[in-house]
Amino acid sequence: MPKLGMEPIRRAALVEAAIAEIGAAGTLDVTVSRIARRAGVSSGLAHHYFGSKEQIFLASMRHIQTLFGRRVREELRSADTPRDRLNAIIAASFDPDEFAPEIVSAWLIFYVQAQNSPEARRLLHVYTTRLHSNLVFNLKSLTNDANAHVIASALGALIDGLYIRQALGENRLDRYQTMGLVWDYLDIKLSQGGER
Amino acid sequence: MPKLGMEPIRRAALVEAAIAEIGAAGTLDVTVSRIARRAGVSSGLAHHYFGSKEQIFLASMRHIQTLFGRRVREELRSADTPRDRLNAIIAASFDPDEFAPEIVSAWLIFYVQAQNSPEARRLLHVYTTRLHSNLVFNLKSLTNDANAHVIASALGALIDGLYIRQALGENRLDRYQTMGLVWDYLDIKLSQGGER
DNA sequence: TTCTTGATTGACTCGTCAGTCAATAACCGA
DNA sequence: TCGGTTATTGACTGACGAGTCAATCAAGAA
Repeated sequence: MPKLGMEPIRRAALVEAAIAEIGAAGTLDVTVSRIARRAGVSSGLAHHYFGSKEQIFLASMRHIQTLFGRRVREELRSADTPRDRLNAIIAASFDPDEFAPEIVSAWLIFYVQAQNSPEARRLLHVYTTRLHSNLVFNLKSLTNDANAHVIASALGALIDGLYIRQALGENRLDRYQTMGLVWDYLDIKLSQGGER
Repeated sequence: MPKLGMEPIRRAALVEAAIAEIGAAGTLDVTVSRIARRAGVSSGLAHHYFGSKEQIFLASMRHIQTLFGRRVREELRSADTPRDRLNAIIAASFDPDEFAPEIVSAWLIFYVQAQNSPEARRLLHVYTTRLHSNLVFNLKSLTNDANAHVIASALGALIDGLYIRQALGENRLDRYQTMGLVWDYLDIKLSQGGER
């Protein structure tokens, strides 16, 4: 067991454990001790590396968003046309893995935190902005700029709304119908003038 | 000061106070004592009437949804055609009052609770179902039944998604552009065949 | 008047937990 | 080998808060 360079290993383990515990609780009502125990370390060490519970949660959220970004890039790799790329972004958002209970919990809690925690808000802003420019970039080769921004805003909101409903079991549609609904919206808006 | 029939008065005051405290905290990390103090009673009384903090929160959420239902019915009163009624429902969802910080906090926390609290989930289900049938009912006179359900699902998700973004300051559009976006979607889908 | 019942209080109990700290161990470079 | 640094523990503190409870008060009923 190496005695040096443990920090990244422990941080990663603690983040994993935090996500799991948050998922199990469905809430931020999770003790640092439990997270630490699950990660196989003492509570003291968790504080040593992260300083506070909030930092552990923020690191967890950063991790989840990194994973999501990775997934988007992966889907994007097999997409050639702008339209394919738009579909890929949408597909990434509705990937079954994104609906794992612990991911859902983290996102919902994250929205709550974003109201008051500046860092959570910043993270949320990064997420929405990235999604938006990703969409706009590809939309711009299919319609005019103003249109691209409006469509991207609508898509972002539609994706988030459908995600939450799906996650909470309030969506009457299955995964494919749900994605179809978004694609359909895109089809319409793109076939509707505003040509490049 | 009447000594009898205080219960409804105190319950209402406690619910009001709870909503205010939740808004101030942005979280469920609110003590029963603080709620009680704001309502002008002792913490004991709050427990006497509600039994637990969770019950206070659920009552608060019920209250917020009642207010929302009221608002919808109000908007509906001045709407004559099915299409006007659809617009009215949308307008109610984006009424500035619905974006008061304490209402936003309550909704976001509510989503978190809906994961695990059966009663919260039930309430959420009532909300989405009511919205859905409200939309479907009016859509059915403008398009066929299957279409009505799909459009209503999309509208519900779109409204929720736009609401959350707006509430968290992540919406690039203002209130009118936001509602316009929803109306535009409706226009398109209704002008798109699937006639009654 | 006396009894019953609803209203109300706030002190108290019993947990819980975030964050601190002092101590120990293990490695590394000089 | 020694001093510095990193890793690690878990006991401890200080605070806080949900829910309980016994007691008081007031009003209407009998």
